[in-house]
Amino acid sequence: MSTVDGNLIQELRERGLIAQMTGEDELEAYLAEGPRTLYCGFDPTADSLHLGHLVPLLVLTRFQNAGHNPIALVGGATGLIGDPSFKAAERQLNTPDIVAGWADRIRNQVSQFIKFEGVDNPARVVNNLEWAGEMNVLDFLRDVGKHFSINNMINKESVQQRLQREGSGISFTEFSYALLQGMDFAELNRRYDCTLQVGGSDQWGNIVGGIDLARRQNKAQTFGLTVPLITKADGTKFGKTESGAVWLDPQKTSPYSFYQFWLGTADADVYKFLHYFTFLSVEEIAKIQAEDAEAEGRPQAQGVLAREATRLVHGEEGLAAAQRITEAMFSGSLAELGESDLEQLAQDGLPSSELMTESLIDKPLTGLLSECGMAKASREVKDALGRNAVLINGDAVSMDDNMRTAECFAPERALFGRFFLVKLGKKKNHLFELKS
RNA sequence: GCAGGGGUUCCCGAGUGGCCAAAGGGAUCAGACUGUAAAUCUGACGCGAAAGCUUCGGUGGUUCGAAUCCACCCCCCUGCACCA
Repeated sequence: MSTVDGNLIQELRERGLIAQMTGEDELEAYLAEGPRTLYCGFDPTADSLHLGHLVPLLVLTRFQNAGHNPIALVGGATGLIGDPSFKAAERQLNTPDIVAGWADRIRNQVSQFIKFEGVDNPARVVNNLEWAGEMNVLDFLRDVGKHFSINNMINKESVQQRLQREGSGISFTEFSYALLQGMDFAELNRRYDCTLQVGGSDQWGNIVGGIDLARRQNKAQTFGLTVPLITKADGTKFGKTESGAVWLDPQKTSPYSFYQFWLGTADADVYKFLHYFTFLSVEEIAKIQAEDAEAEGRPQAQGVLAREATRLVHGEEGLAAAQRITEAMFSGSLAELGESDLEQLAQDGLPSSELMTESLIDKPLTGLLSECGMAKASREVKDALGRNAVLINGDAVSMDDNMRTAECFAPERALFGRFFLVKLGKKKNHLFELKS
């Protein structure tokens, strides 16, 4: 079967998902003709992908849904080198075994978002170490290097700040990154007739390099498309929380935190993000926006976004867990939580820790609560205590209780004899379980 | 190498002998108001429950007393030179 959705590019445009593309109309017509093969690369620079990777990843999914064949490339080779694009300083190299370990995990993550069977246009995952790892230097210099012009590379905006900046510079290693990525495209073009590369807008230079190489080596015409860098209306960096990046790995960012992250989206950004991070149609999103504009008070958009995005990344179960905790923490009363509910909360991703009864003696609350990660410094706990902003099982404690930790966490005051739910401020919750 | 400028608490940035744990702004956290929003206002913001303790590139020194003065060292920036 070879039917494709000819409106794909038009839809991506409407969603604001296209930053740049080669041959505008030409590419659109080319994609409308039939199934094409495209790829997007993900370098293993950490043991998990984060929110910034999600947009291009979902674009891959969108292409597959429209009938095309996506390839997710894991950069086992490029990850060993480090992409200098728009980076201020040279990066620290990671050891080959670390990168290989990360590459495995990223391969798994990426695989969640594309379908490998049960469809006419199955996806593929490849690792560029397969071909780059075997290449020898002389072949590289003769077959690849010869096609790249130093003059052009130096003029690229993506490396300019590194070249101009005094005291930073760029090593030959990172400078060569673009050639490796170019090789990937040319190789995938030969192997799988891959003719389109998508990526973040910072990848434009590298993508164009690949297009050139594919033309010179394979006499093939290929295309490139980039998605915009995600920005927030207030100018702060997207995808960060107090505790750092929002990861896709549930071990690193729990579905609950993930869900909460989206719930906190600013009104000014939420409709844009619905276009980027969900598969709701443009019309559905417009309808939500219209309803929100109509209604007084709290918009529904954040809730929809949180629900859709969490389901995409963590599945129905992850979403259910996140909602369970949210419900318990922000609307339900503690009395409604059963013993098994409390047990479940920790498993569902609510931050939790164990308490040793003996260790509470002479331990100030400030110390305990900052050590368990509820606050960055005990100073913050102190401030909260002074404002009745710390609740233990629903009861406020104050600075006077600071040195009475053992009493506050006495077994007879625990829920079901062992649980304490501590709330600090409006948003931070932590579950303690007594162990003796 | 020479000359000049500089390194202050998360960031920017004041501070040139005591009144300095160090102005101001940003970021962050909490409170009020709210929609678990934004804006605004309030408070906190080196560590510590407190007593108190530890900071101003490093090491020594002068002094009753140093972020502030002196010596040496390290690093960054800007010119010039050297090397091409």
